[in-house]
Amino acid sequence: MSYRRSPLMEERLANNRERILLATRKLVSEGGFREAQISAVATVAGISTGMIYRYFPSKADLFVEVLGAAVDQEIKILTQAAAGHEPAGERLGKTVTCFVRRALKGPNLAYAFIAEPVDPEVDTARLRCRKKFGDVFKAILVEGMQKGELPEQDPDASAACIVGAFTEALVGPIGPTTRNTQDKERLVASIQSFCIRAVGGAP
Amino acid sequence: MSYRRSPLMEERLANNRERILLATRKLVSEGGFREAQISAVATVAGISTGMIYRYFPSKADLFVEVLGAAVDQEIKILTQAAAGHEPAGERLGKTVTCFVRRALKGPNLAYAFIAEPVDPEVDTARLRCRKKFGDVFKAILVEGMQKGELPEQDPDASAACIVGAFTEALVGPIGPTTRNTQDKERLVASIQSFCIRAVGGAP
Amino acid sequence: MSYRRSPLMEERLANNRERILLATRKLVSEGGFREAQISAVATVAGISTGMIYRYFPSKADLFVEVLGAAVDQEIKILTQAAAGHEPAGERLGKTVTCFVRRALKGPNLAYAFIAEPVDPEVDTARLRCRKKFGDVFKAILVEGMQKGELPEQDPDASAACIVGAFTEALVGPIGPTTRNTQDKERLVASIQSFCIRAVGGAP
Amino acid sequence: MSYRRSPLMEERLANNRERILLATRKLVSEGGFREAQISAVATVAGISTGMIYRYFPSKADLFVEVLGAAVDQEIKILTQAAAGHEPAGERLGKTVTCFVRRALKGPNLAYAFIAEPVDPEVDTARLRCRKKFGDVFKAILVEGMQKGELPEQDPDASAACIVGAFTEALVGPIGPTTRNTQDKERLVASIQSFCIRAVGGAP
DNA sequence: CATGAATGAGAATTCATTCAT
DNA sequence: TATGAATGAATTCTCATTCAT
Repeated sequence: MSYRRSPLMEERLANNRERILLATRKLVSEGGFREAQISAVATVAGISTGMIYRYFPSKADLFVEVLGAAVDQEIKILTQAAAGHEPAGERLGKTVTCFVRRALKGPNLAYAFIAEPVDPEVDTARLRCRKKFGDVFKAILVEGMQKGELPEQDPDASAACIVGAFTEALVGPIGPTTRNTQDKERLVASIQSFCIRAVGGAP
Repeated sequence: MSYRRSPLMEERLANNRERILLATRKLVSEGGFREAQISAVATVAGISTGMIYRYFPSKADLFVEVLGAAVDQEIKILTQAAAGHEPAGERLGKTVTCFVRRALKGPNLAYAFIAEPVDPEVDTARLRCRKKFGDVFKAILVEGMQKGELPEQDPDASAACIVGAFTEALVGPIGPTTRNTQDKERLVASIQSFCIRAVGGAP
Repeated sequence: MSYRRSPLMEERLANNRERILLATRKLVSEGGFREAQISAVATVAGISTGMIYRYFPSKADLFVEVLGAAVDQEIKILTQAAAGHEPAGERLGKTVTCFVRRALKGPNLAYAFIAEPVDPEVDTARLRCRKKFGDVFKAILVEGMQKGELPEQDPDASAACIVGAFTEALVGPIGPTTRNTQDKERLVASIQSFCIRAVGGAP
Repeated sequence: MSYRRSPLMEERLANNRERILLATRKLVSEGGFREAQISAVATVAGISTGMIYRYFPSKADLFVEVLGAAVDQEIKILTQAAAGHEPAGERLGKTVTCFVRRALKGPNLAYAFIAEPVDPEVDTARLRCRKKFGDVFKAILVEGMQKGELPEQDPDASAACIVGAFTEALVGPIGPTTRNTQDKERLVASIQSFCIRAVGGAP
């Protein structure tokens, strides 16, 4: 029994970590953080509960990481959507649409990540994530103002408002629990228009 | 021949319900619904846990009432703010400002009421509350569209977006935990502008 | 304020006691001892909970008395039914039938009194009551044996068996939850025949 | 590579369920279902309360299983006792005697299983159990009637009466709390005779 | 005397975390 | 190293009984 980790073990380790994260993500997207108990995560990941504590000091830490990873991926996609040389309004529209369409495919995950609290520690992380989302929009706004494409406005406030607007439209009372494809597209369009007008980016 | 209730008892009685509601409100505003366990509420209210069940059949019912009472009061004020014969954009601005200013005074309560879910039963109530808020704005939008003051748009979606926008701006990452008065007023103005532009109500 | 009880007060007192017993009986017959909480009894009796403790030192004592009173009344009726100069077998049949028919009219009361336990103290009383029922039958058996109408047998055991037999037939799995009049009469007849044969009282 | 369960763990595991059942059985037989609170069961079983919920979803389920297991075992033995080619009356006598003798060894358990209800769910199970007992006797009766050994009678009613008869004789007021061996045998004989006569199975 | 508000000791159940194997 | 059985603190809710008014 060697004390050096073999490459195989390394892989197993990385594997495990990944499996835990994946399992958590799956459970959260299906039933919110509430349903992602440690034992459930362990079962889905195909490992033991004790194992989870080898990779994450606590449930909160696990949640924070799952949240962060999911959001980082989303941010990456959003940032790509936000890139381009179109006028700021147009880019904003594209970016919002991108986010909303993605969220409509896995509403519960978006919900849990955006709206569902768990414990204070995770909550703090959630705020950071929302900030990150906002920053994507803030960047568009700042550039748009510089180029004179958008009227003067507080980019932080506007960015937050944008995030809030589509979040609410997604997880709020008019949310898409029972919407068909056509309705969904109409909702996407409505949110997009709202946001473009909101920042003064309409033609 | 039944002994009459002493005035003291009467007061105590009315007091109790009020005290329970107040205690819950206090705890929720400080730490969210999470911190408002029955025993904590009892302690803060200065009564026993059993007493709470004399007034509320379950914790969920208590929460729903606290939520509902706070929201109804808010809705009332908002509705008044929304009244008037100014153009729709202006009325919308007034209403948003009204809500935001009030929320900035007790941000955590707003947070819990607007953003924090607890259990399914309370969650349902929360959704209803958000819908109520939205309806205040929807009414303005519908009238504005009829009068030709606002461009065509889905009033449900726009209303939800408005609620989401200022909610996020209030309880989100740019939220007002440590803002001074000046900053607050600037935030209010930014949110207001955002919302007015968003519905096409800018001059 | 006089310290002598006025006749009126005496009556009120007796009244109260009666009302408490009646209320308890009503509640027990509707939902078993489980549903007869002190506060429910107080409500039905139209008095306060504290009042109940003026008449009964504890809930158990109240239950014991209710049980005893109901059973005594039943015993009285049974004893009358058992009287007469017919052969023992016939008298036994009459008595059993009498009890069963009465029980079929208010099955829950009989059930609660016969089968439902509450706490040890009440349980003891219940045993005493069953003994009383048994004694009615025992008397018939003893006389029947003396007259040579019935074969020799242990009258205590037979009496207990009789009580058990019809009790089970009443509250057991073939019990009368949803029986119509015809079925009920057939059940009555079956139980009667069983008991008469059991003691050797058949012609 | 998962660590194999040590034989010790295996044993402990199997042990646990058994220990819980045993502890419950013990407590029930000593003080009825009332005394078998989860914490008491845990203490007697030498485990924690949480552990119980690893094996049984709820207290009611635990009770139902304890009840069912005990009854199934009893039924098995009774069914064997009921087998044979003797006349129905004789077989009935054997069966009754078998049950009664066994019950006399652990009277309180029989009491709890047969007479004591707890909550609706368990009660339902108890009724089913009594029905099962009855069915053993019903089978004898039906066969006896077919062969002309027994007079016509409602086999359901008679079976219920038989169960009730010996139950009462066992757990009722003449019950065997303080009987010596000789008395017990006399009781057994009395019950047997009663039942045989009751169904018309006497020679 | 009469009230019924108030108490608070329990009872069932859940689940993050630990640790013997 | 990996397991998952085991723990037990925490939480909600109930109801007999008391006692200030």
